[in-house]
Amino acid sequence: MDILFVDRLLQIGDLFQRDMARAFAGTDLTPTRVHLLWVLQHSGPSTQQTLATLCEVTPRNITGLVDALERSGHVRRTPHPTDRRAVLVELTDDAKATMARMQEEHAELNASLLEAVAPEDRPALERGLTAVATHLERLVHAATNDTAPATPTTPPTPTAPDTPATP
Amino acid sequence: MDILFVDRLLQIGDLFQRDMARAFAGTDLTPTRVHLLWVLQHSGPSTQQTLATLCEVTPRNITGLVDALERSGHVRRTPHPTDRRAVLVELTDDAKATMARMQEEHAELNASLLEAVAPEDRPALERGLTAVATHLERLVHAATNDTAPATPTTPPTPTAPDTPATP
DNA sequence: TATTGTTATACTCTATAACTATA
DNA sequence: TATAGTTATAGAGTATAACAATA
Repeated sequence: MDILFVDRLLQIGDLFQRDMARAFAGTDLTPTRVHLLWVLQHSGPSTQQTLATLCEVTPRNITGLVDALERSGHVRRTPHPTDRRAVLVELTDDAKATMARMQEEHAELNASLLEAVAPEDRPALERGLTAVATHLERLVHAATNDTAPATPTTPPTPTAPDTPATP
Repeated sequence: MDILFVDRLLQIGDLFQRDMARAFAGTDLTPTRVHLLWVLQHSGPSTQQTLATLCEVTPRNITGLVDALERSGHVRRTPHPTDRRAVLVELTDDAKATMARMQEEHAELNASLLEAVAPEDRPALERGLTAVATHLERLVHAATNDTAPATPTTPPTPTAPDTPATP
């Protein structure tokens, strides 16, 4: 084998990010904003506090994202029926259609990726990835919560090193 | 199976990012800066133009990153021996040591992840991931270069949808 | 004239802290 | 008093465009 196992995983993560960035280029959408739309699609109309929790960002950040998505016509702020401090953020009909399409394409991507793998390798692949995810989750959790000695580290996208310099 | 194959891959990518963010929290380092250090470690002293190409960002961006890394003592700007317009950016001794340690830990992480997978599943896992990476690379390339009809899309971290809202 | 790096400007994502309006 | 959302401020990453010094 030529490439480290962990580097292959990092490479795949990187390719996903490129694919996303490319898909939204030229629109008002960004990966972060689409993430919020995605959350909204699954949670239904929600307060900004709820969205902040689900997206794991600060409420202040949600304000900005919702501002942008409201300007671009993807979401709407409506008054909360019982709490006059709060607002409900909800998808517009256009955005609902967009997200439904996106979810379909997501399923298609899933199918096309699976097809790229030899059928007899698929079970082991799924088992292996599950094991890796579990292991990683334990690592991150251990380091984050348990005030552990912070075992470093994963270098960001260490892909393609051996390119020569130009000095 | 409960979770989509593609979602498992996205989840793993997300966990890697969390691990990184956590590892550098509280230092002057960030994932982007470490990426630049990583590139420097493999390319050796390089001009900022070269770094811009290798990191796939604009030269202007490299100026800012090198400024920050120079302030924190990780890199040094030295005059280019033959071209007085250019500078060579190189790692300080401290940073060299840091990066060597990071590379070791990277190898250790690779080993610990492999150990988490049943030995009989490893060959299929590696074959499967290679196939997935190849497929993804073709998708991204096709869409990026060949002015293709831009097949969308991968939603960003669609993990954990079924959390109820708070309206 | 073309290239290297920088200044100038701007936008997105992110965070903390202080403030307003409501519970 | 506590909560929901906002304003104010700040820093990181990113980009384009204009400009300097040098090839």
